[in-house]
Amino acid sequence: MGTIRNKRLMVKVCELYFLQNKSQKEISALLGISRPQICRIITTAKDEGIVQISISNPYVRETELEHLLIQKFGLRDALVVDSTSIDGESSLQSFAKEAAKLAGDYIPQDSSVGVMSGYTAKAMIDALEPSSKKLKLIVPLIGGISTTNMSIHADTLALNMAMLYGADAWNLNAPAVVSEVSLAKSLKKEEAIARVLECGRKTDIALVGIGNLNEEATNVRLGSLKKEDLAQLQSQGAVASVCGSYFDREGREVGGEITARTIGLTLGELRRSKIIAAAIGDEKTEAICAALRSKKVDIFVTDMETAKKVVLEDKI
Amino acid sequence: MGTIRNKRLMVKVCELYFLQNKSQKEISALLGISRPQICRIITTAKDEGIVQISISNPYVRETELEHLLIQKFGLRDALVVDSTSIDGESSLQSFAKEAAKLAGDYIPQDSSVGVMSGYTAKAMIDALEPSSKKLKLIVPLIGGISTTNMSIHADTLALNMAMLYGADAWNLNAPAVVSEVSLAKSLKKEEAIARVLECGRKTDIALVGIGNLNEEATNVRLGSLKKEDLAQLQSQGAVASVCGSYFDREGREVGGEITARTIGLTLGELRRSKIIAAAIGDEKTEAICAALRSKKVDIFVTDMETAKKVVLEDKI
DNA sequence: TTTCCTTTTGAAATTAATTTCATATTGCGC
DNA sequence: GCGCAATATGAAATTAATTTCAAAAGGAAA
Repeated sequence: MGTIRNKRLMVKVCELYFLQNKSQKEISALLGISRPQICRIITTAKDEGIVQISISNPYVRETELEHLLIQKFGLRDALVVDSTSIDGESSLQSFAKEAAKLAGDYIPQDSSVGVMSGYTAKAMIDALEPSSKKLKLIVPLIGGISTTNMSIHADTLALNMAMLYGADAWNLNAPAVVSEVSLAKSLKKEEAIARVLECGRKTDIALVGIGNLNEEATNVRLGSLKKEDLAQLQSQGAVASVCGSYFDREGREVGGEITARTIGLTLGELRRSKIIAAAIGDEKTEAICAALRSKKVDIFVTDMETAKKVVLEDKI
Repeated sequence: MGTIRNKRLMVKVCELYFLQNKSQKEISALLGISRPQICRIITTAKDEGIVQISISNPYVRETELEHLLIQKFGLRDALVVDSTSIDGESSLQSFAKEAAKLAGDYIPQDSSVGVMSGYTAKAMIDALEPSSKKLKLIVPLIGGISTTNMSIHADTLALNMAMLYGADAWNLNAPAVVSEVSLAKSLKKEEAIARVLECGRKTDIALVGIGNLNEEATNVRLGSLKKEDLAQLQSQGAVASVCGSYFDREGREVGGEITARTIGLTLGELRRSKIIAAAIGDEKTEAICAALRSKKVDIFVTDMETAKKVVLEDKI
């Protein structure tokens, strides 16, 4: 590496390349050194730290937590929002506002989106900015979780989101969980329901929340999951619910019989979609870890507080 | 520029690109943004100063002077050497040592090189490191400037250099300046001389010094330029001699009759070659400026002291 | 609204950068 | 010196980045 060992030359090449924005070809012609050699000089200079690239990042703290989350769970990406600046809004709303802004960039033009029910999903969808982007179709990923509280139903969220983006919305006319496996089977075979589920499987993006599995959980409180169901899930170690999937602390999918009684899609069935999961709150730390350990979430969206808790959480 | 205006996204893209060395394609796939858009985001981030590239340059002072020289004279490149560290050697030797090291990189493998006579050229050639590089042919660019002091003759320098690089050396068997134009013409038609001159015109690199034009000038002291010649040149405003060319303060070529009596090549005749000119010394400032203003020098090699003087020199 | 002008966009074309690979070279042991 | 392994090199192939361009979309004025 005769030529490359000359530091003075490395500096000169790098100045021409990085500071004066000359192409490697130009530099090659100027100095009479072959193009590959210029390339190697630049690579060496980078390796040796002669070239320093820094990015002025006002979001270092968020970014750092994102890196940690990505590393810990092998995520495709993470979005951590600074929701400390709460101005009169609830923390969920202020989180959703920021989160929606960021997550919005991850939903490409003309894509189809599947949505889950829940307060987190609702907050984010409400906070989505009515951008110029057009989407194709918004599909609910799970049936109705109650006969009341329509505003957080997947159907409703799909409709709301569709209106924002000039998209069509489909409707899953079924309860989330029924009492018999056989009934669930029959329902899923119904043309109107099968079509929506099939379409859900094919969405480009799935927007979901991560839920706890305890008495306070929304689907328990609203009666979608009965006490016995909850007990059954808990006996299997389930601590998190995401869409139609339940996960134990290790991130293993559990709850076979209940899943079979669910009219909706599991994360496994959504493997063709980019799954964006959002959740915040100290009480959700365990559920979040469980869900992320399943490796089925592509992008996780949260706030700094929750991110810190999740990053520090041990497996057992 | 919807996507591009999002600073958070810009930061994320730049981190992936510059710090994690992911390709734009990968980032595009990861974030679901088109490749050209990623490219634009990076460009914008650079423009807005979000990405900062700095080069740790131990030679800042030299580099800065090089930039000034390049800008002032429109040079292709400049090499400024820090020759303050003189350890027993003459300043010319210590300059030549460093200068040779740098200039060596500008002489590509297998090229042919033309050399001028003079102390500066000699010092540099003596200081050239016997590298692994092979050169084709070394050619003197001008005839003998005296019957003594052979060691600084172009012929000798060509021979010395040829030995260093395993190249052939040619010999220009003629005096530098003769007393009659007709004689010069006849000589230049001689097969043995014409061939060498023709070959000089075709060299890839020309290594030359920049000389003063006064009583102290080497070619005057050694008698190659007679007192009358010097007077004639000075009456034309000539202040610099480079190879067979003479320049006035404005960088205009002068000395037609004397040039016609010279057996050697002018810088104009060397326009196919990359001309590397070296010179140091306070007393040469004026000559250097004149030579560089001619726009015929591609690369100028000097030391920091001289560079400072030259940079500050006004035209009149 | 409708029109026109400006801006934005991604596909494709172009250009640039990097890697591969066969060749050449050096330094080292014999 | 001679051969061998390790390294270095540039031409060509590959891959990556950027620009061009035509189409689409937004926004301002009528």
